[in-house]
Amino acid sequence: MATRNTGVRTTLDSHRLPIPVPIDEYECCPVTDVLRRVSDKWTLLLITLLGRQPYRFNELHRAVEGISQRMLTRTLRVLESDGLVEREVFPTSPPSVEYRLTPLGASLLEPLSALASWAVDHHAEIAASRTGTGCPGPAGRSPAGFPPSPLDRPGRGSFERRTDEPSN
Amino acid sequence: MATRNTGVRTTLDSHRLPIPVPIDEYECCPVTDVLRRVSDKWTLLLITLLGRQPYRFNELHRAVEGISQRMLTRTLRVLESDGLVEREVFPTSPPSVEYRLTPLGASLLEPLSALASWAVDHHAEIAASRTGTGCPGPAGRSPAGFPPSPLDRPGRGSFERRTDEPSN
DNA sequence: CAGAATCCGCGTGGATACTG
DNA sequence: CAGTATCCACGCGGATTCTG
Repeated sequence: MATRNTGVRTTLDSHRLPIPVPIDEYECCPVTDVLRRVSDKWTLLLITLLGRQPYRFNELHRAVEGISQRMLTRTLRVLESDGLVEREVFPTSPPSVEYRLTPLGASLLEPLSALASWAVDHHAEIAASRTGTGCPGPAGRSPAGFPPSPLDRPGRGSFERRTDEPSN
Repeated sequence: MATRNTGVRTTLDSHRLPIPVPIDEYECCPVTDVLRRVSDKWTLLLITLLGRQPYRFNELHRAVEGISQRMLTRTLRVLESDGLVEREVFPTSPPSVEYRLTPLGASLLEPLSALASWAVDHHAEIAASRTGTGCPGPAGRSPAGFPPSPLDRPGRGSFERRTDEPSN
């Protein structure tokens, strides 16, 4: 896999970095910026959900289970101000607000998917290396493995290939 | 590159998510986990640097400019315990320690590159949408655009295609 | 229904000093 | 050189209350 990187290495690998890396540019780095925006607690999940269909506010609130209104509002507002999510208000009574991904936001799903695929393919190796600090859960760990990711639930035979999971 | 998403959409898009998303599984989600690990302040940069060559501790410390020893140590330790970075100690005097990416860590560069490409391609749109909260810099913003990312500095004509940047 | 406002705990990360 | 240890500021995110 690391050998067919035809045009991929150009990004993070084969170009020349200015050494020492200027801290100002690093802070302003689009990659850093995008990464930090996407990686706060709920953004990835909301983008994923909105990538499937539009949602109304409380629909999202119910769909996520664990998010507070505050965080839901905040995350959506940030996504909206970044142009990743579109907010449409229907002046009904009671009011109804619908959120959907913009084309820009939808386009983000692809590189995110690449990362998601990597995570699914390799989290077993990471968990194996990281002794004892996986995700034990509140009432003991799953004996056959870890619960599959809610963001990537294979089962339709798309690209899943578990390296462990002893075929229970 | 972004068009050959043959099996890519399956990950975050076309599979079915359990609604409501169980919070426990989301916390344990490999994708979430990987994303949060990679997105702390220095991890991405360190992975990028180590993707180019092995570094010694103080080499990294000098190469980054702005990182504290504490954070450098911590980040490297986490990367090591996750199996992404390898640490080799040479018992010389004074001691010398070399860090390098493991194959697992190197394989992470690819999906990260996909995200980096997206960021480079679209951060202009994000900045345009986000009025006034881009990255103004200490002494005013660049008139022709933003400083190019230190993590992805096109210029060798690999895949760069700016949508703005009015060719000043 | 769709928020806004307030309070607060906790984790991330910086600064500094010390060590083998 | 390659760390460790301690202290501390700030921001993320949760809980709660109130509103149009």
